[in-house]
Amino acid sequence: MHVRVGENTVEVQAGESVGQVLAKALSGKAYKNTVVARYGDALIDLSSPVPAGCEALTPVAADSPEGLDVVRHSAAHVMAEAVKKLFPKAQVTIGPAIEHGFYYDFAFERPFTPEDLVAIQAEMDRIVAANHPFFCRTASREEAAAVFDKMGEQYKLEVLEAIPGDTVTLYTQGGFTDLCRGPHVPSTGFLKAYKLTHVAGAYWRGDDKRPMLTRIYGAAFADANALKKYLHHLEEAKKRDHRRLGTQLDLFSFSEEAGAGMVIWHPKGALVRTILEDFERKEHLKRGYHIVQGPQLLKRELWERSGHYENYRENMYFTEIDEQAYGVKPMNCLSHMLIYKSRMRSYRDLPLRYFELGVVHRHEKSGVLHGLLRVRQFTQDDAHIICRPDQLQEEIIAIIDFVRDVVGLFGFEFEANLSTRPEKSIGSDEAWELATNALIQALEGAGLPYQLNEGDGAFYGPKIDIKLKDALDRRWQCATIQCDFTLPERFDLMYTGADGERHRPAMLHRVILGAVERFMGVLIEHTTGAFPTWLAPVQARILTVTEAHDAHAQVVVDRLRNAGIRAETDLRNEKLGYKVREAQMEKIPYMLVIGDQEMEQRAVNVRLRSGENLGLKDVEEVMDLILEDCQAPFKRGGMRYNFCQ
RNA sequence: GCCAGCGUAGCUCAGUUGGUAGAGCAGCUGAUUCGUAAUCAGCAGGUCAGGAGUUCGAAUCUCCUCGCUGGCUCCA
Repeated sequence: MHVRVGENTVEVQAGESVGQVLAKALSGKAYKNTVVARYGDALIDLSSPVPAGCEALTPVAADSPEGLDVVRHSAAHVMAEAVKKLFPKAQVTIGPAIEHGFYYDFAFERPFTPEDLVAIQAEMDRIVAANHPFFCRTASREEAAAVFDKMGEQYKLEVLEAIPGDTVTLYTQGGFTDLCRGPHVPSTGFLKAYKLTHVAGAYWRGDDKRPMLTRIYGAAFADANALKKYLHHLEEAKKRDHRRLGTQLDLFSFSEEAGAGMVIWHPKGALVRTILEDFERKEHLKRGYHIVQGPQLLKRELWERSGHYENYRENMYFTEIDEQAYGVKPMNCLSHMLIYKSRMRSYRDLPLRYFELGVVHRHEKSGVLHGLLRVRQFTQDDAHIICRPDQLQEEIIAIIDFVRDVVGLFGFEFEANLSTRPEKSIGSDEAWELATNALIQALEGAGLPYQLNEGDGAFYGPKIDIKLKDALDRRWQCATIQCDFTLPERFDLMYTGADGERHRPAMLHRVILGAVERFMGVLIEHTTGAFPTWLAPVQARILTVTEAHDAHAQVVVDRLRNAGIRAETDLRNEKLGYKVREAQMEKIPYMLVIGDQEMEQRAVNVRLRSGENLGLKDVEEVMDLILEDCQAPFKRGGMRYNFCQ
C-alpha cells in the first residue's frame, strides 16, 4: 500500500509503524522534530502501526500548537513517573496539557514542598536522559481495573469508570503505567525544555465537597529557547502588574486596617476613574439612556421577592435599621425596576434604558480577592433596559455595538462567551429558551463570534460575556449582557399595548466596562500605566532648567490649564535630567522643557514619553497638539466624543 | 472558604546555627543654578503585620488572628 506524506508518496510494508513511514518520507531534520502524526481528524503515536486503509499522514512538529500539547502532556506523564518513584505512596489522578505547560494532580499524605519540586525535576531529568519509549497497549476494562487496583490507584479506578466503551488504552514509559487516551511523544528523550513552577491545591473533580489534591504545575516548550523566552515573559509581566503600578504611580492602595477587597483611590487614580466615568455618562446619554440613582440599602423583603435572598444570600451583606432587616445591594436592578413601576407605562415609552454607576458590595470569598480585579466593593457601569419582546433583538445588537466601540477605543482584544442556564436558577423553561435564543440571534446578527459556556448563566437569565486579558493572559469578564424574563414577572412589570391590554416587558441587564475597578486594573496592565492622553492624570509637566525660568513656566501652565489641559510645573532645584527621569517614570505624556532659549522665544521644548523630542514649539501649537491627541482615539474609533471641551 | 507560600523603614529588599535590626531609593536639612532617565553631603525614619506561647534571651521556633501571593471552588 502507499501513503501520502505531504507531497511525497511512500510505499508501506506490512507491519511498518507510522514513525517508520514518516522517516522514509521526511528529511532527517524534519523527522527529528516530529512528535506525532495527524491521521484524518485524529493524532496518532509514531509507534502505532499504520492503520489499514490509511491514505495520508501529516507529521506534527514539536513546536506546532498540536505538537506542543503532546509534548506538554507527555511531560505530565514523566512528572507522574518521577513523583511515583520518589513518593511511592502518592496516588496519581489526572494530568493534562495547559496553555504554557502542564499539571498533574496527586493525592498524598502531605502536600509537596518547593524542595520536593527540585527533587522531582531532577528525577524527571534522569527519566528524560534514559530516553524510555512510550508503549501503548489496548486493554479491556477489567484488565485495566486489575492493573490500577493492584497499584492501589483509587482515583484512576474512578476515572476508568467514567470512560465509555469496552476497551481503554494504557501507556507505559519506564516503570510507570497510566490510563490515557494519548498520544505521546515517542520517548521521554523528546522532552527538551520543561520546568516545574509551583504547587497548588485543587479539588478532586473540581468539586469543593471532595478531597483536595496537590497539583504540581510545570512549564514546557519544544526547545530551551522557547522556555527561556516564556520565563522572561513572566518576569516582564510582573512589571506590568497593576498592583505594582498602582503603588508606583500612586493611583490606589489597599489597607489592612480598612479591610480586604476595599480599594482606596488616591488623587491620581480617583482622577482617572472620574474621567472614565464622565466619559461613560456622556456616551450613555448619547445613546438614549437615562441616568438614575438608587439607594445602597434596600429592605430584605425586596431581595426575597427578587430571588436574590434565596439564590445569592451568601454573597450579600445584611444590616438592620429600626428592627427592619436591610440588604446592601449586590446589584442595581431592583431600584431600576421600582423607577419603572412608579407610574403607568405605555408601549410608546419603551424601550426605557436606566443607567447607573452603581456601587455594589459582594461578599467574595477571601481567597479570590485579587488587586483591583476582584474586590468586595465596586462600581458597575450598570444599565437595565426594559423593552417589548419585539425590541429585544435591536437592543442587544445596539449593546454589542456599544461594547465594541468602548473596548475598541482602548485597543483591547476580547473574547465573547454565551452562558446558558445554570443548575441553580429561577424562571420557566420557555422563558429561558426565549431569552437564550434572543441572545444567539443578536450575536449572529451582530456578526460576533462566540464560545458556548454551558450552565454558566446568571440565576435569572442567560448572558453574553466579554472577557479581556490581563498581563499574564488571564481572562477577566468585563462587559456582560443578560436577558431576563423572570424579574419583570416577579415584580409584575407591565405596559399598556396599542391594543389597550396590559403586557409584560422583557428586561436586559448589561454593563460595558463591567466594574470600573476591574476595568482600571486591566487597563493599567494593558497600557503599563501609560494611559492615553485623554485619561492621563497629568497630561503635561513643565520642566524648568533653572529658577530663572520659573515665571515663564507659570505663564505656560496657566495657559494650558485654561485650555482644559491637566498640566503642572516642576520648579524644584534639580537638574533637568532628574526632572525628566521622574516625569518619565510617572508616564506623563508631554514634558515641556523651558530654558533660556525657550523663554526668549516665549516657547517650550517638547519631549514625549516615548523619548521622542519634538524640539522648540510655540505654546499655542503645543496646546493644539495635546488636545488633538486627546481626541485621536475617539476619531479612530468613529466616536465623536469631545472630552476636552 | 480550601491547599501551599509569604508579611522586616513610604517603596524595593539584606538579615548566617535564636544573642533586642541594615542597604538603596523616597523624605527632611544644607550646598549646588545645572539642557532631556538619578548633583553632593548630612539627618531622620522600624513594638520586625497583630496577639499568645517556648526560652535566660525570638524578626528567627510553636499556635491563633489579620492581610498578601499563586492555584482550586466561586465570580464583574
